[in-house]
Amino acid sequence: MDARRTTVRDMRRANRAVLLTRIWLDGPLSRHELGQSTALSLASVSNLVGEVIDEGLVEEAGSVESDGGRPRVLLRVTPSYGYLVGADVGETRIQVELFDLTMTALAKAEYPIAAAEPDPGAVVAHLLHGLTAVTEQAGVDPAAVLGLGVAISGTVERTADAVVHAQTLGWEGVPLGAMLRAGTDIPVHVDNGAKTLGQAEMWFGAGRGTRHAVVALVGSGVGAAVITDGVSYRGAHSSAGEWGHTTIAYGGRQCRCGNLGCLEAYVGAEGILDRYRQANRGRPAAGGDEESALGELLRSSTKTAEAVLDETVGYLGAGVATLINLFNPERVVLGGWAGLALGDRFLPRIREATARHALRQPYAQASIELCQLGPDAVAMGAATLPMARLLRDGGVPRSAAARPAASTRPARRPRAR
Amino acid sequence: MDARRTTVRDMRRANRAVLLTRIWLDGPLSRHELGQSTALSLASVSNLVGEVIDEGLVEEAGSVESDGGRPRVLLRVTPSYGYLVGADVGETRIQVELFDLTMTALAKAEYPIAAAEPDPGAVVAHLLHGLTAVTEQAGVDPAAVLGLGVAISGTVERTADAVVHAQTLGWEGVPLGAMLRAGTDIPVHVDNGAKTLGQAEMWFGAGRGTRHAVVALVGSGVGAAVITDGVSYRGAHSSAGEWGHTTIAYGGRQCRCGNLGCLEAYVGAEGILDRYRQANRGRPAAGGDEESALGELLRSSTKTAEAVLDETVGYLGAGVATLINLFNPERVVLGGWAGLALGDRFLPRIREATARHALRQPYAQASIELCQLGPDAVAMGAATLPMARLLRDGGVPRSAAARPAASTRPARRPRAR
DNA sequence: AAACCTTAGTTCATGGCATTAATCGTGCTG
DNA sequence: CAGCACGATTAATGCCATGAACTAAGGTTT
Repeated sequence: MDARRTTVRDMRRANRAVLLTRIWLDGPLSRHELGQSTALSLASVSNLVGEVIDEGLVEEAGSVESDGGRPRVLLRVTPSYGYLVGADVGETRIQVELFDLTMTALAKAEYPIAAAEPDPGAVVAHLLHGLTAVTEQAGVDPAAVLGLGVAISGTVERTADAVVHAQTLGWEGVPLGAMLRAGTDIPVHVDNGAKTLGQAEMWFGAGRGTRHAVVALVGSGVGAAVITDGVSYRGAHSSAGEWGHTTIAYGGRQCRCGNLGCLEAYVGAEGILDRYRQANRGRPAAGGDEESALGELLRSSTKTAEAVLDETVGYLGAGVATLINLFNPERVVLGGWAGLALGDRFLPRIREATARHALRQPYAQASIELCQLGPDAVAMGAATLPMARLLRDGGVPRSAAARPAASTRPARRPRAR
Repeated sequence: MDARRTTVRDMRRANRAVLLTRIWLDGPLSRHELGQSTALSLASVSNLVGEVIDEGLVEEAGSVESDGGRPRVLLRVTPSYGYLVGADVGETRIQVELFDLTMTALAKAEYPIAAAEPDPGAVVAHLLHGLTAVTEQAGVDPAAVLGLGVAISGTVERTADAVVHAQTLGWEGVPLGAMLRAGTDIPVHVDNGAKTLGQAEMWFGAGRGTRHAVVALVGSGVGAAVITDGVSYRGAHSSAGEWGHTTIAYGGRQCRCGNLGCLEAYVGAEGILDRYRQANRGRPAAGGDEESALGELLRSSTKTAEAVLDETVGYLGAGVATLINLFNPERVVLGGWAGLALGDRFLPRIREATARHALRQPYAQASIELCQLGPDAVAMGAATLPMARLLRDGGVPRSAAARPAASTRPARRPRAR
């Protein structure tokens, strides 16, 4: 029930978007197949495809024989039409990567973060530096970069300024988008890291082929990215999906958020290790950082360890069941470093625990899988932000389209042979 | 990222839908105001409005002076253009109501249900009987009924057959939509009762003016209707929003669904009374049905009652916090007969309990209110289903539009004076 | 009361769009 | 080499929203 008018231009943009999205997501396709799957007439497909080919956004990529007729010409998005930069602002380091339009990584830069609560200005400086660094490294014209996507933990307001609230970084209302835009002309997109990782899994990972999924991320923190009908569910102010602090055990363990009985206090890495420590009468788990400590715990086969892990699986199942009951997804994708570690060993038991806690029907409609991309995909997920924008707009960055259209129309492209 | 083409006709339909929705929801409006709020050109507004006036769907309704110029003519949806029938299939009775397009109830029929697990055929017979009964009662031509909406507890597949799975009725895969269509030519819509009630609250009740809300319903059962960006959130198979069986107290009380620690086992009417019974050493709460027993409990001021109710408020707050964390709504609307009873007395304390369990930021972005329409609004909610359809299609039931367009175009309507 | 101003709403010419039908292109088969 | 089958393009058509010009309806000024 959108209160937005539709004009004749929206129509063309929408159809270009549909075609581009199909071509990009489902690999090389012929005009015929495009017509079939989008219900557009062949004439329109030809017309629209001709346009995007003229613009250089799409190119012909060989042909495939058709039973005794003219062979079909396959189309694909030109990988070098433009480039995407994705950045992951983590708690310990900033990672910046450059991709071509096939999402192949071409260059990478990394900056450690020293302070526990880094200065926003310093982060912005790193990001801008990384932006020029990766373009130089890959030998790419900065003007060919279609956009910079930045993923960050915490919530990001969907406004032009992209105001960030990130407890873990100690940021409260940092207009990261505005700050970046002051330093570069490249279009900037900022979003929550879990959401971008979720988007990456949907397009290239365990979520492929589904339109309704929940990507459940378990690490030190616990969060979820909800995808509905192919797009990220955001809620009123983009903070939807805060799964870690739902109450799973009323009056239970203290969580670092100050509340009692949060899911995170039971299945977050810290929560697991802490419970093990208690069960083990104060003796700590093997030293090192959280990640290796959890790995150690998963490898040990003492009764205590078994009991703690068993309990963890139960809580995790209950948490996943909550997601299934409330969101009714086709698929739950379990990820995050702790989630993957648990899932590698216990996935069948996690499924059982979920079955015990979820309603029968929604459970039967959902499959539970593990993430396929690994935690480094956050930067790639960030790069999907400008890509999503490109696809949604049908490939025409408004301003850029206004100029060339005013000049004389280029002659029809020479036929590829 | 919809994979659907757009044609020139979709454009007009979409714009008609936008205009109709505005006119219907926001009362009498002038063409000028319509143009402003929809961004359509005045020419198009005039054109489209002229069309719907010719069809009789919209009518002029007086005029209002404008500072020293030609007065504005107000437009409204013609209340008698068509009629809507809404039916509520409850556990103890079937209620059928007829409304005009202003949602004014004109007639009503009710049928008690004797069996605990009523026969689908009998329910269908009652519904069809009710359909003719209310039209006769109101003296309305059955052909003027735009649609029949049926609300039922349980999940309803969004297929043409509208297959219903309702545990409480003992129905497993009943194609209610198909069965009804076999008995009437009127378009039939079937949906879950909580979702229709939620829609009613969004349009006419406590949800007015918001686009993201969760309607939390607490009665014997516990459920929720999630509204995102103005439309009901359904998930992959329309069973999203099963709030009652999320785990709130891991390993806690046995729920009737067989699981342990469900929210419903604590804040559902039965759960509350049962906990009181246990706290009160086996002495039952005041007799009568659940509803009066709960009323009695709410009025009593014993220490035991206070303790149980206090606990209930805590659990309810945790449950609402889960909704706020996961869906990030602008508003949570608390309803259902038990929810209203609790809310009437404890709303401030429910808010506090929610604040304790939710994340600070999402909590601050959400207001918590009580339902305004009462439980009888389920039938009206059901009637919103055909209305929503009418608005979404811009008022043209496809088939009906095909014929008249083929005949000669009617002359321009005489100008109203 | 006549001329003029202001605001609301309508008509008309225009350009953009997808569609259908016809046409052209390309390779295979008899 | 003619005919066929399938892919892709072009041409003609009808629908659509838009801006500009115009009409309608009331008040205000002289």
